This record gives sequence, C-alpha cells and structure tokens, in this order.
Amino acid sequence: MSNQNNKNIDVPQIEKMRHSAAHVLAQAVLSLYPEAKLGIGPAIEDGFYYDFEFPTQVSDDVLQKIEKEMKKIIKRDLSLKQTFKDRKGVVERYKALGQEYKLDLLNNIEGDEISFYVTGDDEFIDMCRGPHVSSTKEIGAIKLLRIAGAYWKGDEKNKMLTRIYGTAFESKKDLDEYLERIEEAKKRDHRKIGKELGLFVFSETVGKGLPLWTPKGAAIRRELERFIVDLEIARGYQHVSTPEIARLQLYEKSGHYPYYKDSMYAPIEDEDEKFMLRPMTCPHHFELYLSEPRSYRDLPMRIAELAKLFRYEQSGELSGLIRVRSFCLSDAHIVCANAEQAKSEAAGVIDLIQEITEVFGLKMGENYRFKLSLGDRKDEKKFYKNDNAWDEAEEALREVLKNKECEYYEEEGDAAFYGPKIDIQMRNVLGKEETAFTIQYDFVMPERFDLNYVDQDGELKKAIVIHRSAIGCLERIIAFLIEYYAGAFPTWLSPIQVRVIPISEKHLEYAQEIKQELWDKQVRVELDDRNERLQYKIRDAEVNKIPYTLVVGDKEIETSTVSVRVRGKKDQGLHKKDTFLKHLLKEIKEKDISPSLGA
RNA sequence: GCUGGUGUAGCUCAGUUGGCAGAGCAAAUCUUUCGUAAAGAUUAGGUCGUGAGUUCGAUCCUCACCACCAGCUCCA
Repeated sequence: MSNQNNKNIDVPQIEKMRHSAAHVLAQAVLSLYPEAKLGIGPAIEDGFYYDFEFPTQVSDDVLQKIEKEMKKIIKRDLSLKQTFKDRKGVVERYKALGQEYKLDLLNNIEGDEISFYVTGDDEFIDMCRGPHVSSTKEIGAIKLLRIAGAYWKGDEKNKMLTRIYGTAFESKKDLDEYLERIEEAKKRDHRKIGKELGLFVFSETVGKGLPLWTPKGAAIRRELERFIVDLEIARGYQHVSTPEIARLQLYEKSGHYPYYKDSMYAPIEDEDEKFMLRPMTCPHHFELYLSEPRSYRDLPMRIAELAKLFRYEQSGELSGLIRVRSFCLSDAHIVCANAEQAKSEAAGVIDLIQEITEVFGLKMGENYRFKLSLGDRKDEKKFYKNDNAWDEAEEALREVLKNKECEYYEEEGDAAFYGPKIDIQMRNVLGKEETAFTIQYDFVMPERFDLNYVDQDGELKKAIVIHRSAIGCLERIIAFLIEYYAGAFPTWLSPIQVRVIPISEKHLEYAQEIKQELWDKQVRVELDDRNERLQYKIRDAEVNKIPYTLVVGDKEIETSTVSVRVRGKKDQGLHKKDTFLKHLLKEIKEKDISPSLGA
C-alpha cells in the first residue's frame, strides 16, 4: 500500500506489478501468520517491500515459505479492485483487528472516503491509493530477496518492524537477468577489488572503520592529494595545517557539539581540560581567520586543508571505505564578504568539481547528480532557527545550480544545521547513493565566531562562509573510483604503472636498466624477475590491472626497444625506449583516462 | 545502535548428523630459461572469529562477546 498521492500520474506497468506484488506478499504473510500486523508496502526502485510486525521472531528461512505462498496466490489469477470505505467503519475494523500501524496511517489521510484495494473475492484488502495491475497473474516473476529491520515511519524512536524485500519482473528471464546483473556488480565492489589488488586492509586489532593503506593504496591517495591541492592552488586556495585535536570548548563555540556529540570520540582528558578528536575542520579554520583583522581586500579567503577527521559512526553504519571512522577530507572554507560573493564562490566550486569529474571520466546525470539539500523550517532541533536566512541561502544555491545548468533535485531536511547545501551524489556498485562532494552555505558560523571584515567604507561587516569539498574525502572517492574503474585505474592513478618482464634470465640486466630509467622519471615501475614463464607473468600483470607491461628479450636488446603490452589489449609491438617513455610521461601528465599507445 | 545473516590456511571455498582438518590459487625450495592470460615436482601453512558452558571428547551443540555482510536510523 502507499499513501502517495499519485492517482492521476501514469504509473509504469512494472511499478504497478511491484506494488501489487507487495499486496500479495502481505496476503501471503497473513495466511501464514494471521496475527501479523501490517505496516506499509510500496514499490521501490528495483522491487518492493512490505513491513510487518510478526508475532514471533522470524529469520531468513521464512522467505522461501512466503514466496511459495505468494506464487500460489499469483497463479490463482485474483482480481485487484479499488473500493472506497467510510472512515468510521475503517477505524472500527482496524481496531478490532489490532492493526495499530494502519490506524496510525489513517491519521495522515484526509477525507471520509478511504481508498482500498481488494484482492480476489474479498480474500485480502489493504488501504491503498493504487494503482495496481488488474489481476495477480499480471505480476510476472517474483523473488523475495532479504529480510531486514526497519523502524516504523523511519524513526528510530519507534518500534522496529520486519521488512521483507522482494522484486518482480515481467518475465522469469528479466528477473534472472536482474539477479545476474547484481552478481556482476558485486565483482566490482571496492572491498573485493581492494583486497584482490592489495590496496587497503582492516585490522580488528586496530579497530573497525579504521582502514590501513598499503603502499599501493597509499600511492592512489598520494596522487589524488597532489591532484586536488594543485588544482586548488591554481584557483586561489590557501592551504593551511591545523591540529586534529582541539579543546571541547571549540566545538561548543561553533555550536557543533550538541549536534555532533554522538558521533565524536570520547574526550581525551588532561587534568581539568577535555580534548576532542576533531570531526570537522571548520572551527579550526575560523580561529585561524580570527588571528588577525581582515579587510574586504582579503575576501574571498579560501582556506583549504587535507584534513584528517574522526567520527565515531555507529557500528552498523560502517561500510568498507565509504563510511569509516577516520578519514581525510579535502576541506575548505571560503570566507565571503556578502551573498553575491558567496554565490560566485559556490559557482566556482561547481566549476572545480566539474573539472575534477571530467578528469575522472565521470558524467553528470550518469555517474553523479546534484542534490539541493534544504532545511526544514519546522525542525528547530535539527536546523538553526532563522527562516529568512534559510530562504535566502536556499534561493542563492538554487540560482547557482540554475546558472550552471546543473540538473538537480531538492530534498527537504537534508541540510546542515547551519545552512543548505549542494550535494554531489554518487552511487556505489549496488546502487546505494552517498554524498561524494558538497558545497554548503553557512550563515550561522560567521555569527557564532564573529567572522568579520572591515569593508571599503570602514564598517565592520559580517562574512558568509562556504564550506566545500571538491573531491570529497579520499577514502570515499577512492571507493567510488575503484568501483567505477573496476580496479583498472587510469595510468596516472595506477599503483603500479609499468611492469617489466624479462623473457629469461639473460635479459634481466636489460630489464633492470629499463626499470631504472622509468624509476628515475618517477614512474611507478616493477620488475618481475620471478622464476616463471612469460605467459604466467603476462597473466599476473593483467590480473593486477597494470596499465603497461614491457616484455624484453633478445630482439629488444638488439634494437634498444621494448615490446609494449597495453592492459586489456594484445601485444602492441616494438617501441623505441625513448618513444615509449615520452608517450608514458605525457599520458600520466595529462591524466588520460585509459592507457593506449595512440593511433 | 537496531533487525536478520555470515565467520574453516594469505585468498576463494569444501567438509565434519560431536571422534586425527581438506582442495585450488598464492608463498618457499628445486627442475625448467621460456616470446604475450596459469610449466612440473616438493615443502610449509590452521587453537575451524574469541571466551565460557554441556560432553569421555566441541570446529560442530548452548550462551556471551568480537568482526564482517544486507537493511533501518545516521552521514563526507
């Protein structure tokens, strides 16, 4: 069932099927567990779910049983028809049945005539606006996927219900293809590839959510660090360095503390002082800003730092490199003189983000999308109260997105407590979306920190701050990039860029020479001098996604050449050492997306 | 943190209805010196996530804890 007011919108057949499958799921559950209580059951992106309160604890193994029951119902070709019932009768009926969640939902539905859908000859009835398919046999191929807990109405203060996820497709073939796609996607999972390529590890002894980077993984980080810092310098950012720890008072002053308390590590106490591992950089940068009087001539002041941050995330939220407890954010705070400047700076950040995504080969709409995260005027606990400031700030960011011709969607209640933000959302390999980069408009911190400047007219004026990250935190962007490239990084990011393979022992000396020449040019090169056959070493280089493999033997020594093999391609033939090196260095410098020897 | 699941060699996974723990890959050594995706042999590698309990005996059963996975909540 769904409370979405979408009765006049054309709903695609597949969505109707899935929504109807949710009804069938509820019917199947009730026939097996008559005492189960029903929550809601909508169609979702790749399927559907229904929330239940079961009379007893249930685990995975019920899925098969319920699925069998569902298939029986689908086979029986039962009709799904809309009907309207009088509110009073509905309330009484649900009270009698003890369907407390349905009663709760009823409170949010207006009118006396309540829409229901009846399955078959009154076999199952659910409060619902529809639309649905006309008969259960139209539902197609279904599969129940998993069982999980979900708080009633998405609020962790409410009871946790049991959510059953499933999916439905027009045909068994489509369903199988979907399941196959999921399996394929799992092969690109950054945790899997990270392990296979030896990029990072976790240690139970070090602690959860605290990644350890191997030399290979650290090479990727280093390249990204250099990349972003150079870009920022070119755009007038000033890089600073501030401590990863600060007195508790700092976060009380910034106002972060009450909002962030739960996700901060416990204080480190020293006599009567409390120090906190920092979960954000902002207040440090603000204190730096305050270290001397500022003039309008100093603004916009772009204070940047590769900042190591610590957030004590709830254990269940940790996920590979995408959610960790210690991470490095490419952070910056742009102190702006006024709203005009803030807008132009926000626009500048969008330019920077687009420059970066282009280098990675990511496309707007396909690989990432913009979200305008708004505040919620009613939620004074979560969002600093100042309706005018919110309105202005939200409109400012909206204008920036429009001017930059960014497609975006808006989400109420996703803002920071100090202002709205533009989030750049990316999906992981299994479709789960996370914020990769962010641009935040802050009208609160300037007030709290007295971030002022002397204007042209000699007056002391209040600044506006843009918080931003154009490449996000290194852990997360690397996770996305691993999945996006499936481990086959562009040469500039590859932990090992070139591997040299001597055909036999007598070619070892020449291979070493080649390696040294590349090494001297800062190329990340390895020599495979293991006692193995050429084919084995070629395979190993391919499996390790190394962009260039140089094979050297008699032929190459005679002609001062190397045989170049490009990742994923066959032998590209003999190339003069210098020609290859020149090409390689150019490719690295220009950050070409994939290795190639050109036409 | 909550709901459900999983945990066996460095990796991928078998297996034991409670009775000496298994394979492939990777590693090491030897043979081989090889022309573009896996040569052959040998060796080593394990408190079966941790700790209690039940039992003559626990990797297997029970409980607690830890870590990981999916989802919820939260979020860069």
